[in-house]
Amino acid sequence: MDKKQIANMLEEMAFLLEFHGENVFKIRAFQNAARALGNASEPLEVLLEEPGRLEQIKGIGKSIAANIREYATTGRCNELEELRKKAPKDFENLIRVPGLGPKRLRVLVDELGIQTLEQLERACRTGEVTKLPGFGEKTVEKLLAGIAQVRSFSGQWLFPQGWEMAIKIVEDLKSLRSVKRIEIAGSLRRRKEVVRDIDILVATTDPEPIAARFVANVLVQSVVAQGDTKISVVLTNGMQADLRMVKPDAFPFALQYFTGSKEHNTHLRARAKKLGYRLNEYGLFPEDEKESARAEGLASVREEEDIYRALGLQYVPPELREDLGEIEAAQKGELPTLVSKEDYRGILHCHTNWSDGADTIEEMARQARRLWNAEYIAICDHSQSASYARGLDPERLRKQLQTIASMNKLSTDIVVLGGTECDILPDGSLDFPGEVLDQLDFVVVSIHSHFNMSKEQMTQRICRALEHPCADVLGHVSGRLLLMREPYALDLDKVLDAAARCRTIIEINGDPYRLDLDWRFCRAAKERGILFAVNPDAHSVGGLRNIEFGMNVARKGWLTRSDVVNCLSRNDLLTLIRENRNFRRRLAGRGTYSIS
DNA sequence: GCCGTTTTCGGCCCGACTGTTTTCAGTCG
Repeated sequence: MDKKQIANMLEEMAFLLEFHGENVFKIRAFQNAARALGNASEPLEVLLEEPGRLEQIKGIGKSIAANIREYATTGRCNELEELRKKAPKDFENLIRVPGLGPKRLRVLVDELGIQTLEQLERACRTGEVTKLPGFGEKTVEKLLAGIAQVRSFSGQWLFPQGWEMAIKIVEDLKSLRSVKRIEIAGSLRRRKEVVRDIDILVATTDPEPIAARFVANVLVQSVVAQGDTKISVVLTNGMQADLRMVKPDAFPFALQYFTGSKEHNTHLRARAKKLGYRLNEYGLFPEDEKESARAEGLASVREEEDIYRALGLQYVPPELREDLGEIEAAQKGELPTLVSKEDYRGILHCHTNWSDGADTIEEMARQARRLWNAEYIAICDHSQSASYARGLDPERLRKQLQTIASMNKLSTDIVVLGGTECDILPDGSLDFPGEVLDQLDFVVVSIHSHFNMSKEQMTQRICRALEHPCADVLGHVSGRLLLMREPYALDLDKVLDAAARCRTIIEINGDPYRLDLDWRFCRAAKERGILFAVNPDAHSVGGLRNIEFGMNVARKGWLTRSDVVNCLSRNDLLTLIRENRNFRRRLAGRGTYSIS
């Protein structure tokens, strides 16, 4: 049980309370508590251990704390169970339909007896729904699209959800003596942002105790299939996990094979065939078995690297194995040296308790130094229009800058940069006047409202914002929330062209729900000469972990150290920002933009 | 249900959009 699960439970209670017509402020209390818990920096165990520690969190009182304790210790919550009893059967899926809130769901349940997604879909198609007051043609259209979306997202998990589970299983198996080697394979190893299952590969000559330990894991809910070399289970969170056991000799081949992608492997096997080999999960075999010289060469395969070498290729890091040109590049020796954690020097784009973050500037800075050995951290709280996030007006921003300045005088450990995540307003202007932005070290501009503009309007809006001299970085470009919300309509090519023209840095937002810019578009941006900022968008010290997820995207996007501005020293970064601003001022001087 | 306090009740963020209305409710961020 972790904080996220408990926060989800509280959110569900809020929704159910609203569904049952409870007091709006009680509902809000549960929503606030969910957010407060999610933002709390201490791990759940600490919060539960000390008596009264939970209640110290602002937004969590006696009653909700009791609910949390009950749920965390027993996995159930009486009050929640009571609320669920009176809710439709397929409640969990129904509430995920965009555009369907508690009030409309109430009407659908009362008037049509809707209990499941299927019943809702049928009622939409037969026209029953349009007869209800408040429901029209458009609503039904939206509901049908929403149902399709819920279905397409089910059975998929965000990278960290899969990774956490996989790590726990690996840790559990690692201690067994019969486990010679163990690796997470599949899409997790390729660091895909969304995964469907977990693949774990073990090298062993003694599979039985490993199999027994695997199926006995507390995370395993049921066993789907169990053979000598492969076991499939469903985990408590509904995710499928496959364990494969191979002989130690076959391990590198199996690891390569089960890492995929399928497309990469198909391409690789074709190459092997051309060279007179047959490649599969058990080995690389000469087509002509009698060719002893070749066979001897293969005896030296101990690692995946050796397989690629045997095929005349550079080693292809798992992140690149999507058959998007990596095999051709590896053949020419032109694979990039991917950016790595060790290259990372400074953190840009973090929130604090000045806006919607949970922790103080000091705490964020301290942890940035401790966890990432960062030389600098840019605090970028929300701007004034973001009222839902307690955005700062110019006066509070001025005070925050003063606070930062006095902090920097005291500490030489890490330098805190003053910044903002400034809203891009509907007309493409920025949420602070130019003279305010000018005083900041670092400005991220992002869209947080008015998502439903036409593709042309949205493209124009962003392109205009990029021309502002102080628009250093474009934040979460597409606005998508993985498995939750589609990106807004946007002509990405035009936006990238504008970013290249204006020397705007593009953010790779490391929030696991965003991972935006998508790695699939990184190369197109890089080819235009665009630089990237890999940012955590952390709303608490725990959120600093997002850097890791952002780096996964950068690596999947073929980026090197020189593509990522976080790898610059503080001086070089600030010089770059200054030069880019001057460049845009000269553009503005030519009449394309005037500072408002 | 939570918070704060001139401390045990009164207030709790709010604007925009959408689709449905004929002045507004529901949803979202």
